[in-house]
Amino acid sequence: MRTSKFLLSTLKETPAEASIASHQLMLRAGLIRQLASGLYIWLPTGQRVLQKVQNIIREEMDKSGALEINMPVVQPAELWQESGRWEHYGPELCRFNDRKDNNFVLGPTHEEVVTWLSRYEIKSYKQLPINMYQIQTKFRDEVRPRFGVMRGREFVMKDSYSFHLNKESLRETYELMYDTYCRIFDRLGLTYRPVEADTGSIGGSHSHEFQVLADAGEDIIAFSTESDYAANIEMAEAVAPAESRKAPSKALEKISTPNAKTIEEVAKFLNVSEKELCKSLVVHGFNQETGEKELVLLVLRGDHELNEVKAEKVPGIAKPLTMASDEEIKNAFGAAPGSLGPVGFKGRIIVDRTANVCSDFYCGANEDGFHLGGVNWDRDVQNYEVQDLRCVVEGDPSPDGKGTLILKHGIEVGQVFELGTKYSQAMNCTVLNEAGQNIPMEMGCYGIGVTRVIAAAIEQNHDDKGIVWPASMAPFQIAIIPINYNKSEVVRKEADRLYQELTAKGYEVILDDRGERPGVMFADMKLIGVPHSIILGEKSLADGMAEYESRTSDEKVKLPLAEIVANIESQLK
RNA sequence: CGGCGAUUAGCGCAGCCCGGUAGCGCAUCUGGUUUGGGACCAGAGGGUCGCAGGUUCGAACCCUGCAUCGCCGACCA
Repeated sequence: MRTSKFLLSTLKETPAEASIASHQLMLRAGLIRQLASGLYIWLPTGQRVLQKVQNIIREEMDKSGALEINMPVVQPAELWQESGRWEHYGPELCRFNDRKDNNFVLGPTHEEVVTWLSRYEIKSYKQLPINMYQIQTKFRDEVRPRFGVMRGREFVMKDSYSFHLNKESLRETYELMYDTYCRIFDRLGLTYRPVEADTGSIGGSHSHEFQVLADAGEDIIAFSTESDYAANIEMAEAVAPAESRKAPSKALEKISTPNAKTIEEVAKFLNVSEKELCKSLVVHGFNQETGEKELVLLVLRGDHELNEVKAEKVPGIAKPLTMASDEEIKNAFGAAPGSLGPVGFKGRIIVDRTANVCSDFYCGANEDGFHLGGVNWDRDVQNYEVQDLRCVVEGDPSPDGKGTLILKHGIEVGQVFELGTKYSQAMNCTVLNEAGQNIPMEMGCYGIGVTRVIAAAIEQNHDDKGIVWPASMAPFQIAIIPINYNKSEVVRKEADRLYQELTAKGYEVILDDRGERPGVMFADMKLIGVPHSIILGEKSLADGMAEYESRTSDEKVKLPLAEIVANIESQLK
C-alpha cells in the first residue's frame, strides 16, 4: 500500500471525548470514527486489523471442528417470546416493528436463532455433537456506551453454539473451546487469564471468562498468590473467617450520632475503625412460600462492600437486585437509611459471614440520629441467616485454601458457557437418542468480543508515540520510509524496488510516498504501530546502506542494502 | 436511569460574566523556501455559534424548553 493511495487519517491532537489510551489512539491512528454514541465506522487501517483478528479466530475455530454459519442480525420477536427473554432482557434489547407491524429485535446474541436452527436441522443423536459459529455484528442498546469500541452499542462478536446428546459431550466441547480460546488469545499476543465467571442473564451452569489484564478494564479479577485460582470478583467466594466470634463484653447502648449517616461519618464521629461497624442495606425480596413481597435486611461489616451477584442468588431475594426506596425503608424501620440496623427488625435478616463474627459492634438504631454500640449477635439479634454476601478484598484467603487473594482489573474479551438445556427446553429443541426417545439437547455457547479484543490489545500495547501492535494484529508488517521521495531519484527508485520485492514476497508493506518531511513519516508510522521500518536516505544509499528500526526500540540499525530484506524476514519468522 | 458538565470552522479551544463587525492554534488549499524526528514565509477557503421559542432596536452572549455528546454512578453475554 502506498500512503498516497490510502486513507491514513491520523490526528495530531486527541479528540476530547476519548478518555482511555486505546480509544484515544484508535481515533488518532485513524482506525475508527464515531458516527453516534456507541456506533463506529472502521476506517481502512482499522478494518485491516479487524480482519486480521477475525482470520485468526476463524482459523482456530475451523481447526477445532466448528462450522461457520451466518445468521441474520434481525430476529423475529416470537423466538424471544419462546425463550422467555422477550420479558427478561430489558431495554438493552432493541425492539422494532416492520411495515406489517410484526415485532422484531436487533440481535444482541443468537441463542434463540441457533436453537431454532437446530430444532429443524438436527433430528438424530448421530448428528451430534455439532458446534456452529459466526463472526457477526451485534447490537445492544447499552445504558452507557463508553471507551470507544470497548463498550459500543454495535460491535463485532464471534459467537458459537454447540449441541450435545449429554452433559459429558458438552463438557468435552467446553474444554475444547477453552483450549481453542487460549490458542486464539496466545496468537493475538495478549496477556490474559481465564477466570471463573458468573453466567449472568444468558443463564447456564458453568462458565469462564477470558480477561485481558489492563488497568482500564471494567471488571475486577481475584487471583490467588499461590495457586491458579482466578475468578471474577462477582464469583470469588469470601470464605468464612477462621477465627470464631468473641463473647460479648459490652452492654448494648444507644448513642446519639447527629448528622453521621455514612459508615465513614459514623466511624469518624465515634472515633472507631470502620471494621467495628456493621452496615445495613435493605433490598426487595419475597416470601418463598407465599410469594408475598417483603423487605430483606442485608448486614455487612462496615469496611466491606455488597456483592450484588451473590445477593441475587440468595433464595427469596428479588432478581435483579433492587434497593428499597427511602419511603419503603421509613415505613418498615421508622428511620431513614443511615440509621438502620438489625436490632429489633422483625423481617428477614441475612448476615454476611464476616459480619457474623463481629462482636460488640456498632450499627444503626432504627431511629434517626442514633446508633447502637456493644451490639452482639444472638444476644441482641436472634433471627438471622448467614450467607456469603460481600466482595472479596485483597488479602482474603483464597477459596481453594492456597495463598491469599490479590485484585486486578481486566477486560472481558471472551466467555464460555455450559448452557445446559435452558434454551432447548424452552424452545423444544429435541433430538432422538439411541433408545428412540426425544430429549432436549445440551447446549454450550462461546463468545469473543472481536472489536473489543482490538481495544484491549492497544490498552496492553502502546507507548507515548502510539500503538505497538502484537505482530499478528498489525495493519502493516513493514513501513518503507523514504526521505525525499519526491525529490531524490535514487531514493525513489530504491523505495519502489524494495516495495515491489517485499510485496511480491507476500508481506504487507506500506510505502510512505507522500514526500513528507521525515518527522511526519516517523510519527505516523509509529502512531499506527507498524512493527518494522526501513528508512532510505540519499546519504546512506550512496554507501549502499539502509536503516532498520523496530517499533519496540528507538535505535536504528544501519545495514547493507543487500541484507535489509533478509534481516526483516528473519524477524518476521 | 440518576448526578454533573459540554455543544462556537475538520480537530483542540477562546469569546458569554459586562448583548453591538465571530476569533486563535492545528489541519486543508495555492505559491515559495525547506527535507534525518509532527518545519518556515506569504496568501486563500471553510461558521444556520446544537435546535426551538422568549426578552431586546439588536442575542454566540440573557431566559425557557428540547436534543446530542461526554464524565461519575447504577446497569451489562
